[in-house]
Amino acid sequence: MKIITKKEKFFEETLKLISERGFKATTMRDIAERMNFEVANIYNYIESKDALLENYLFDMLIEFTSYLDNIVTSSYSPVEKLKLVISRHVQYTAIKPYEISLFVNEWRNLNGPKLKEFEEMRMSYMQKVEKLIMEGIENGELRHMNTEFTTFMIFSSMRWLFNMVINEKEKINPIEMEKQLMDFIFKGIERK
Amino acid sequence: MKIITKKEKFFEETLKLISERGFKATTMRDIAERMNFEVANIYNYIESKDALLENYLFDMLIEFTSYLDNIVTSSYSPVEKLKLVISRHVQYTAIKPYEISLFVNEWRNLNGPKLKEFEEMRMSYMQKVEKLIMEGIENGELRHMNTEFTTFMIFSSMRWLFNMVINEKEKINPIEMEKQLMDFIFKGIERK
DNA sequence: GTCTATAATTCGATAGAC
DNA sequence: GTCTATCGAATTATAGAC
Repeated sequence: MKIITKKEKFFEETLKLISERGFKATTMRDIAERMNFEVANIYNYIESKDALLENYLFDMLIEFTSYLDNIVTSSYSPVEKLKLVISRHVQYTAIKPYEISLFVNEWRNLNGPKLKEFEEMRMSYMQKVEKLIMEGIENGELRHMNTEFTTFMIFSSMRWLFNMVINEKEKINPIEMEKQLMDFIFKGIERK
Repeated sequence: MKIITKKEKFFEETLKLISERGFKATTMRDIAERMNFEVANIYNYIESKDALLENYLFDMLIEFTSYLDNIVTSSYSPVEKLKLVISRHVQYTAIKPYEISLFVNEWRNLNGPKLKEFEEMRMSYMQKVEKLIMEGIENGELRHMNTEFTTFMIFSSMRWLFNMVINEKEKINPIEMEKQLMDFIFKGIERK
């Protein structure tokens, strides 16, 4: 059995609350109530509500970017690389759905320069994936298509997976979820 | 040139503001400032902030449900029906991206019973589409697959389109957007 | 329809004692 | 680390005059 510190519990419960209600709709009083202590105690763990969101989002963005760069600079083929990226997203979603929920829904609540920085990093991430798709088309692994649109569609397909993970009563099998998603993206739904 | 009343302008600008910043993050002061009048004037057009959101979301949900029911009870084949549903979503998104943005991102801000009602209607909508996919598999138009997952994926693919419409500088061609989406969903990205 | 003024509440955050 | 107490700002909404 895993020992969990009060600090870990704080971040876990806060993440769930924000994921369920939204960042703006989650008040410090909500968090304190969930933790069974007073509002002032929250500031033992974080410096501000905004800083909490920033830390979550940029930690994830940096982690994902780092992982993608390792894939890109490897010697796999373009489509193999693309599948590794998708696999990473699915497996991460299966393990940390609330983090993904935050990432998908709450980045808009970043302030000024941080918002801009976030959007630029995310854009850069997507462009790297689009490049993989372009290369896949060039070497004949993928069919001809609008790469910007397709990149957009692949991210759209992955983006909402966290909802399924959070909502499904019976535990989802991440391996099967990945297989279904790969088939959907690469083969489509039409019968050959 | 279209004549636009102040009331129409109010709903248009308010929709854009909420879409950009989020429902909770958009204050009555923001709206009044955009409209170049005082906060009190807002209540000439709506009875409350919550009612504004409710009206938008349920109007759309009812409209979509009604349209889907007409498709379902028609004599088209399951896959033809499915394509009509997808087409409807794409074309609606092309014309009213801010409405879709609201629909996708802000339903969580509904209160108590309204939230439950919304979720049930949306669930019912998705189940009707899943039934089309099941029938498509049965009659051999679609390959065998997990229908719940696939339904989820199709909606995920469509859900984020509004972002492309809003962000793209050069006007998007809705017909081409629909073609790319249909190819993505039905054929996948792999080269045959 | 538009304004001024303000009510009533809720918000994030801090001071300071224990 | 936890509490009480509270601040100052922001929020939705209303009253009532013009």
